[in-house]
Amino acid sequence: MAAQTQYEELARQLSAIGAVKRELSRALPQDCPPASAVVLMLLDRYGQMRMSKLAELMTIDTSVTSRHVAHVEARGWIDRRPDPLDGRSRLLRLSTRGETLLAQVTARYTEALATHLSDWSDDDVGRLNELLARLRASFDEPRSRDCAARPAGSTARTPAHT
Amino acid sequence: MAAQTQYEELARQLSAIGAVKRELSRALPQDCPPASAVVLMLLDRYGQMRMSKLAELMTIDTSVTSRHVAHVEARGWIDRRPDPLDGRSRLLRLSTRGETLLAQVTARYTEALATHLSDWSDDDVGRLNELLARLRASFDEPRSRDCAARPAGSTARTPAHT
DNA sequence: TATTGTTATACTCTATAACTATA
DNA sequence: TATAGTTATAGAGTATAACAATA
Repeated sequence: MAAQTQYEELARQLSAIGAVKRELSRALPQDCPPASAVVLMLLDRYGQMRMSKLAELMTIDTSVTSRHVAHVEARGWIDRRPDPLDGRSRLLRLSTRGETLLAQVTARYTEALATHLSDWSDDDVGRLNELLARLRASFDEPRSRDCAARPAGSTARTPAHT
Repeated sequence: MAAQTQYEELARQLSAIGAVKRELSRALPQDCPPASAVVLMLLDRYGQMRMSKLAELMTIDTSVTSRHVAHVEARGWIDRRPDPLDGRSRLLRLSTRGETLLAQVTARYTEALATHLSDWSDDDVGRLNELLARLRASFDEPRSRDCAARPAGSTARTPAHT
């Protein structure tokens, strides 16, 4: 349990981190907004998957995911195949062009980070990564009252109407 | 200098931290979007200031800042006094109602953090704060080529047309 | 002529709700 | 009836450019 002051400071740091993300996103190609880059990165890391799985990994609604996927598909960066197990669903998969773009995106991204973080030690970057991962995990767990209603692992999506 | 893999991981963590910010922002009152809360927090922490200074602290364009300030002023959370030193400018100052709201916002924010981070040690929260502050600082410094054109301390704003 | 701030316009990201198609 | 995904609509945040008022 940390002190109140530290929580306030963390809230401030989190709200200010957007500037770093904006700066980083300038390294992206013109036609590839940050969300598209994330889609490609996740399909590369976890392999082919369905919309609902992608939405869960991005922690956004399926409606939003649907638009991001449409964007990258329209540019030929991913393929959509029918899911043999479920006719309502299709499997998303990185295309060859998508792999090429992702390699370029990754290169620019890491170059930008290397430029700005040249005086960071390997250990410090690693520590930051660990703490950020843990922070995300702490917010994924259903600790608070409203989260308790949604069991862990369920998909973030618009609830069916009553 | 850190490894390429770590940079990729950091890029991933940063893109995913938005979910934490969204979850936190649900603790805010209905009429107070995150940006408004930041305005109040900064005026409380640094005292009265001008638009340009606020834009610099938020690392956003003055045009955006102008809209955030208009929002909080319309709700009586800040005052705008003429700047005795410059007729073009006005000084922004937290109002009594703004102080009251900020106290409420801070309480809810820290409560939400305390709920989710109950198993975090004081030291770990402190470490995360330090690393995030350092990350921001690393991106504020004019290291890369395009940043070099804008001297440190200059205001982020739309350049005068040519 | 330069600077401070405002407004108009456009783009990205997100959520809620209503809808289609399939299970 | 329930689930997978799409689309319509709305709201928050941001940037660029054009502008008004003052220095």
